This record gives sequence, structure tokens and C-alpha cells, in this order.
Amino acid sequence: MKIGELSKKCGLSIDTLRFYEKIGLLEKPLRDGGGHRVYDPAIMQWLGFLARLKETDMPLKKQVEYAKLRAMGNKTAALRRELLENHLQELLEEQKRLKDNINALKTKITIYRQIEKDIDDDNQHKPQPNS
Amino acid sequence: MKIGELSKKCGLSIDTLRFYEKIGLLEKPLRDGGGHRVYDPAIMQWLGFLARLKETDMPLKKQVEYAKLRAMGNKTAALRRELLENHLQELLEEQKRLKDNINALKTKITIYRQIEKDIDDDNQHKPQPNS
DNA sequence: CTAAATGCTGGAGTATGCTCTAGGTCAAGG
DNA sequence: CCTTGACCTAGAGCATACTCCAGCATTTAG
Repeated sequence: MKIGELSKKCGLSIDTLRFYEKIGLLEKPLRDGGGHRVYDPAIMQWLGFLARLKETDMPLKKQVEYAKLRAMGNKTAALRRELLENHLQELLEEQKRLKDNINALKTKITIYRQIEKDIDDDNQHKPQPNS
Repeated sequence: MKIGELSKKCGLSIDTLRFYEKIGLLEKPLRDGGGHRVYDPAIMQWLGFLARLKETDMPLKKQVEYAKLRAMGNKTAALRRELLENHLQELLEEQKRLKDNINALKTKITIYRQIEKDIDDDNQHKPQPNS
């Protein structure tokens, strides 16, 4: 699979794929006779996992850290698990913050509804000048 | 209240306060004889609200949009409510995504525990070379 | 065989959200 | 009076995560 095809399949731009390779998130793929990258289809699994990490806003640096451990094989499983557990902790805290913020926002919106209602009430008492 | 004091009270750096003023997130404060900014303590409420929006990753552009409406008075209450309701929608979606990602991460971590266990089991059968 | 499409590299550019610097001015204590 | 600390402006610089560009090589369809 060449880079254009992979790009279409995984939804990342060609530039992004090359960028990810440059920063060490993707292993350097084999090259064909003309020097073009040739990807093993198995890279899709990895890209899918990276997409998960990305969706949770894990910074690229941490993703790269993870990738480096992964490249070292099964013996780094414990370290990788720790890294993911730390990240999970952060996500759980984020979830808590998000809940709080959603509640605060709902309250604020309720207040706005009240303001709008008050204005309406006011208009009923004092009809507008142009009416 | 001068900028240094406000900075300490609200937790934003002096530079950030000036930056927020520049982009229109904070109204231009009065100045004293020497041209130094003098803030009304009421600004703390506004900064508190902005902190909420920031915590939910509302981009500064949107915050500025909100600030502009706010500066126009109560007649923009409905528009501001809409803006907040849109943002709330996004947060609810974010909450859903976060939940999914947390579950996926938990699964992944469980898999790692299994790998670690397998390695351990393996070591029991084939004691290490250096033992 | 050739033209269009695809790929290559290195490096510059972009957007966001600050953060820092240079080169001053202003205010308060010793 | 003079030093020190807080403040001022305009503009440069930084981290993150891409995104685009120039200029050239390779591949593929007709």
C-alpha cells in the first residue's frame, strides 16, 4: 500500500502521515524501487489506536513515547500499561470537570431564559415606542 | 485594582490579561494619572465565567464573540443564550466521546494486564537465564 | 512514449494561545 | 534625590500540530 492509498483509508493527510513518521509516531516504512513508501496493511490497527489517543487529546509527545515503547516489544507492556493508566486518570478527571462545566453552563442558560422572560414581561407592561 | 493585583487574584498572568484586552475579551479598563490600568473589582465575575468557558476549551474567538454581545447589553441575551446552547451541545457530544474513549482505554489496559500475566506465566515455565 | 498523477525532500508557513523582550515611564520607600 | 519595583507599548518568539510549497523523481494510463 502506498501513501496515497493509506491516506484515503485512514483519513489522515499524506503530509500528516509523513509528519507522524518524522516525529517517530510511525515506523519508517519499507520503500519500493523508486523510493516510495510501502505500508504493511497492519499499520491500520496502529493508526486506529492512535486515532483513539488523539481523540482524547493525548499530546503527540506522549503518543510518541508510547510508540517508542511499543517498538521495543512485549517487554514494555507494563510501562505502556502505566502510561495508559495515567492517561485514563486524566480522562476521568476531565470527565469530572466536563460534568461540572456542563452543569454550570446549564445554569447560565437558565438564567438567560429568565432574563429573556423578564424583558418580555417588561414589554407587556410598557409597549414598545414604535407600536 | 491594578493589573498586578488582578493577576494574582484571578490567576492569569499580566501578559495574558493585556492579551485578552487586546483581542477584545476584556473591556479596556480606565487608566490612572500615570496611564496604568485600573480595574473595577466586578471584572472578577467576568473572569470567572471566562475561566469556565476556557476550561471547556471554547476557542478564544468564540469567547470574544460572546464578550462582544455581552458588551451590547441585555438586548443580546437571546443571542448569548444561543451561543451557550450551541456550546453546551458540543460539550454533551464531547462527554459522549470521552465516555467511549475511556471504555476503549480500559479495555486496552485489561489487555496489557493479560499480556503481563502471560509473560509471568511464561517465566514460571522457563526460568530466566541469569537465575 | 508521453502526459498526468503520484511520490519524494527539506523547509517555510499557519493557527491558537499565550509568553517574553526591549526600551522606556511612573510611584513609593530610604 | 534616587533606586527599586510595578507598569507601559509594540513586536518578536514559542509550543503544538499540522499544512503547504518548490523543485524534482517515479509511476501509470492512454
